[in-house]
Amino acid sequence: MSAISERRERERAHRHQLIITAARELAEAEGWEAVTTRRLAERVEYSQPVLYSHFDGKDAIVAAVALDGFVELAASLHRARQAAPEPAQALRAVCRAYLEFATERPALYQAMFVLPTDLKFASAETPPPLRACFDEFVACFSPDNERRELFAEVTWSALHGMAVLADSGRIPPGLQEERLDFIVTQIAGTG
Amino acid sequence: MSAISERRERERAHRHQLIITAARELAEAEGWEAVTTRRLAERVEYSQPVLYSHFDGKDAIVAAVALDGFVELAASLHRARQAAPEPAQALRAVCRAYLEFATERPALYQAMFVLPTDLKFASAETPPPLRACFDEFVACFSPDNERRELFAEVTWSALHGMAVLADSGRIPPGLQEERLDFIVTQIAGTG
DNA sequence: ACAGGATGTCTAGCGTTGCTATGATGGGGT
DNA sequence: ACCCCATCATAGCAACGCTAGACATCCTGT
Repeated sequence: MSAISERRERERAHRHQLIITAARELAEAEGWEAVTTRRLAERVEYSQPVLYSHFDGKDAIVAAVALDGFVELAASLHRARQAAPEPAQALRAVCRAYLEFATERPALYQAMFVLPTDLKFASAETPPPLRACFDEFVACFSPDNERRELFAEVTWSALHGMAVLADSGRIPPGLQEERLDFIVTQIAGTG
Repeated sequence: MSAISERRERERAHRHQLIITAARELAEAEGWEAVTTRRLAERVEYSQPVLYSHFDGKDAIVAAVALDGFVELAASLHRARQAAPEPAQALRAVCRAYLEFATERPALYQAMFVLPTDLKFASAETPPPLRACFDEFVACFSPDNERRELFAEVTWSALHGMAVLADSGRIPPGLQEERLDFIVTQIAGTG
């Protein structure tokens, strides 16, 4: 009863992750509008209903992909911040890593920040990876700065605006580096 | 041949606008996911195919709504900028008007800036109302500032990020005024 | 004034979407 | 060895965007 059901649970968990990565790969290859439950089921070589035995619906699958994305983004931001030689350059490094993440994985970024989601932000039940991302921005400002959370929010907002407007072609995508430079110097100016 | 066809053309133009406003009202009342061609057709009291005799498809209807939105936003920003007593306060006034627009007409704002669109931004065939909005931001900076377009892009990006993250609950929506204050003073600092 | 043609509108339907009820199948427990 | 339950696929539902073809309506030319 135990060894067998344990194996089954392992297989189930493995298939769970398989669905997530398949959704992600499909989205990154052809965009989220190409991610249908049928194509996804075909890709994992199961029928549609198994998707619904793992997730409450398509939105939940997208949310799971997004959560994976937050783990990666948090790691990337952390790495960037630690690699910065001085605190003054930490903010710039983190911002650059953020924009890089957004431009190199546009579909993943969309799942995290654009598509409608049930993920709770900025609340008690915020998933840890999500808060970790935010905290990387906060950590770029001095601990005795009372408004560092506000600073982080605005920095994040500005980067998000740049990323999404550039991705959808609403601002020319070529000058992101200049914009980044501007926003960092302006915000760090009295940070 | 002329008077009659003129009347028809008037009726057609009137119906054209009727579709646009109906789509907008429906979106603002129940969100864009509730705007289906069937419901829209029922609302304007015509059958579905008439929608396709006026627009190339649903996306084109959304784009038309967005274009109307840009006209209104441009007017609102212009009003705000003119009402500002000093140039130093013009930027703040325009930014505030922008955020007000985004929070009070979230569905319209989505059509303009979030939903996938064919509208050309920042190019030769950019529709005038669209460019007018951008120019209101540019006009907040000194004419002999070579980088005023960059300033405008970053300002716009930051506001857009704040607006969309607050609307989707990804940052607490209550502190927009503080964020606005921060971003304006930081950017205007060396504007 | 009347037939003919063009214009405009609706009914009906196609293919696809997210999602689910039902039935078969095969391995595990006693 | 047999039953039984969990697991999975087939098939189908309602709703979606969109379109072909039938129908009606009104203008035009003789």
